[in-house]
Amino acid sequence: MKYAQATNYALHTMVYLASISPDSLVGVRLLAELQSVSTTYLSKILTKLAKEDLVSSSPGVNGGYRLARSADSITFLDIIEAVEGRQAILTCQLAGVEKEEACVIQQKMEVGEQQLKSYLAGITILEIVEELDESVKSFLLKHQR
Amino acid sequence: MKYAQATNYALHTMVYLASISPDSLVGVRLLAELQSVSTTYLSKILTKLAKEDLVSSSPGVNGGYRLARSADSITFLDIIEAVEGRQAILTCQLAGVEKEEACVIQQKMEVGEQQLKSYLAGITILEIVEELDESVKSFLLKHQR
DNA sequence: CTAATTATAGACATTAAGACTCTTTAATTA
DNA sequence: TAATTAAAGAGTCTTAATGTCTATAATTAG
Ligand code: SF4
Ligand code: SF4
Repeated sequence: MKYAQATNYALHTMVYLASISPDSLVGVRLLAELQSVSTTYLSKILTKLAKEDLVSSSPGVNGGYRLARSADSITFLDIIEAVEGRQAILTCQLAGVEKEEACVIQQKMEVGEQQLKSYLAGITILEIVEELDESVKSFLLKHQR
Repeated sequence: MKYAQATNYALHTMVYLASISPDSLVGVRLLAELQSVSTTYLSKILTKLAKEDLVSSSPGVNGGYRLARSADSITFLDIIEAVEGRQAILTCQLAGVEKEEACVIQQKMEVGEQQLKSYLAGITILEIVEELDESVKSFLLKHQR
């Protein structure tokens, strides 16, 4: 079980946005350079984040992206679901064929999935940035190749 | 985040093996028919399970598969890892480039992953079969198309 | 011993998804 | 008006998942 690379980019981008400049706009070019990924590809990921109201965008000169909400209201789960979509961890093969009453297999997996979601929903970007704060400069520099 | 279809087959197959006949051998043909999957494909999955010592196999007439260990010693995690492999949920892009000290992003994700693993390691096949026991017959019939 | 049965293995084909590029369009501002 | 930047779409490339086919090896029934 592995998240997509795009999710990785998204998480890092959000942390960058929150730590570099919580308010002012940051262009996709800088964000892409920091992660050694192409601007066009990262752009698509950011568009997904924008549609879920996690970032807001402005075109034009000096345009770019910034967090759409306060950093303490954006969680890992928000970001992951925005990129990965909201598919169940295990899809019952009988879905739709007949109501699955209370199949134990499904039940158990759903509980596990829900636990993970709850955990991820408890991690805010603010929390990440704060714990990162002392070494945020070296952190950012570290990723410049 | 979604497990492979093969994982789904594997979980169901193990439940079948444990509920139909804990001891006697069951051929792959029956197991495949129950799940409407080809015998050759399910065979590959079963080979993976065999390599992780979750099932034992016997060729020849009246051969087939059975659980390699007692049902209470086989967990969902065992089965899932046997099929999916053991890859981290999120791979740091700097892996190997330099030691990542204690990056918060990675830390948090690892904790979540570990929680899920612990949960899955707590679910035994025996537990599933027992909770399924009352309606095991209708359960099995339900999946015959 | 022989033949039927069954798992194992490998090569192969097909499909789906992920990762990424290129180009055009639209919006904004200097 | 021109430069800048995001948004959108089409298209490419790669990889992984899914599945098939065929041959081989092991086992047992007869
Ligand atoms: S056993 Fe449960 S999860 Fe599996 S096909 Fe039946 S209802 Fe669905
Ligand atoms: S921020 Fe953490 S997870 Fe991301 S690349 Fe750096 S060390 Fe790895």
